[in-house]
Amino acid sequence: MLTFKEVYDNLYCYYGPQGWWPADTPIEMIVGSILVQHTNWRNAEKALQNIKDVLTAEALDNMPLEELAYRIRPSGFYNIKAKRIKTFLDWFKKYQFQIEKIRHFDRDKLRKELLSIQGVGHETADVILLYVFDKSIFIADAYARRIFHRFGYNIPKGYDAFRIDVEEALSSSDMDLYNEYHALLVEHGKVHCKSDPICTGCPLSTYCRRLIHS
DNA sequence: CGCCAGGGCCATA
DNA sequence: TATGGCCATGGC
Repeated sequence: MLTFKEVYDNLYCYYGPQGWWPADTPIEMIVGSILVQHTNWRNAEKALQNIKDVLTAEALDNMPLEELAYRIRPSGFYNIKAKRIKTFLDWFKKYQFQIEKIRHFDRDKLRKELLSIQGVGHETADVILLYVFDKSIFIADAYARRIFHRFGYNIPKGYDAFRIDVEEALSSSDMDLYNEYHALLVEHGKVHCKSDPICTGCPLSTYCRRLIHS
């Protein structure tokens, strides 16, 4: 059985640096993390394009809910997601829409705050923590579960249990490591595990091969 | 055509 | 704690 670190090294060696997340600004990152909930990134990006001209916290805050919902339709669940973006902005407004007023918060304190926002669950909170606030955290998403399961790991049921398992095994506070790890797992999941379940050519193919579909 | 994607909330038991 | 229904578009 490979360690989590060895899995990372193999993926990094094979796919190279990913340079995530594809967002130009923090607010784009945050909105994107909501738009992509249970949604293909292609669709989330289409929605993002439709609000490209108003991608500031102030502009989105001033936009009527109905217009926002209409614009982000391609991402699906658009009524709910529009509300979630608005709810996030209500929280963000308490800090005058200033990332720098929040960045110094302790990781777990900020995580609790984010989780208290309606529509921000574990994964969305962790994506924001990692890619907006530069906190070291492992994103224990569906890809991570699926891929590690295929590699033969026993994955604990709860989101946090899984996340903490990986973090303790890595015993690292290297933000760049977590950043790359998430990106690499998504890349691996997208490129290989769907079209090519045994990951031909990938150094991890022997581990993919033995496994069961999720 | 049917299936499902980088979730999260809520109701029920 | 743990399922199940719900939200919804677009790509394959």
